[in-house]
Amino acid sequence: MNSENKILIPIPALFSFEECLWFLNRNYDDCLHIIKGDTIFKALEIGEDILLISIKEHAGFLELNIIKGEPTQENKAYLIDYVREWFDMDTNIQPFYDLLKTDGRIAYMTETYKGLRLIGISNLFEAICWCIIGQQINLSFAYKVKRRLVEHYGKRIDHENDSYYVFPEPEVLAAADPDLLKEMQFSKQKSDYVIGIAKAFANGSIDKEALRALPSFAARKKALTDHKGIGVWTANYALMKSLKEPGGIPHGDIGLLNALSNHNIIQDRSETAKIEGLFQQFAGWESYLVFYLWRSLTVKVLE
DNA sequence: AACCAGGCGCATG
DNA sequence: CATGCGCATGGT
Repeated sequence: MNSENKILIPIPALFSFEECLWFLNRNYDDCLHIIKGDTIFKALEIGEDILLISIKEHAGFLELNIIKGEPTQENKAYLIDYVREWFDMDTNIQPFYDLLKTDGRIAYMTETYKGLRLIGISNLFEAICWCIIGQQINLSFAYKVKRRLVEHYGKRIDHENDSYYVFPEPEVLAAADPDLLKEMQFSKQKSDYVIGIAKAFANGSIDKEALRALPSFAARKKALTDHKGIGVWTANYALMKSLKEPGGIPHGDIGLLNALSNHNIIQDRSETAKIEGLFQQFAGWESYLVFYLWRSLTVKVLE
């Protein structure tokens, strides 16, 4: 590997690349990255170009390699920012650990999941589409549907017998064929939602930076839930994963409720006061608490 | 076969 | 404002 294609990012305290690998793998077939051994491969669109990068850990650094694409200074700077945001490397999570340790029911997480970071979805359009696909269906089916969508409408880069995809552009999905989406096993509603959201991104009525610039969490949430297909769960998930909003809690999320139940924090999903009480203890770290609770869910191993 | 899955929108009280 | 219900479809 030519050294000019290589980028090193120092690993901060309380950061586990193994946990990144676990999360990105976890027995689901995500079409937007490929993991081989201890290395992540992902295609990224920068302007008109598609780059293929690999990421692995080595000697206290994340080592990025640009496998395909130009190793210009601009591209390198973009990739550094991208990966730091993706793996939330710039947050000091020690205060979150201090809070976890005050609650005996979940204090173990500081050791068991030590260094787990909130893995993001930088692309807000992708995050929202992923939510719509995943609404009220099981995750393994959701990943299948997402793969069909991405492999049909997304751009691709090939390398050594593997194809790497980027999520489709809003302009492309805005013009998607509803009959084809139906074949991909979108429900009529979800097909309408995805195309509607794609149009909203294409015409600028949803824009990540404009959303980020709104004055309050409530305003950002409302700006999202004003669109058909984005409810409370989706808005919070998107804010949590794409804007890294600390206060994003996907209320009603079945996985979250199951995790709370597993830890005997609630007995059934109606105990909203207990849930609110817990999250109040974690003010400023709500989304991290959600992510750690999701991490605690055991995942069925697929053959 | 019935029930559930990382919900949402709309109609009612 | 809270609750109920239909929606679609794969998995168990």
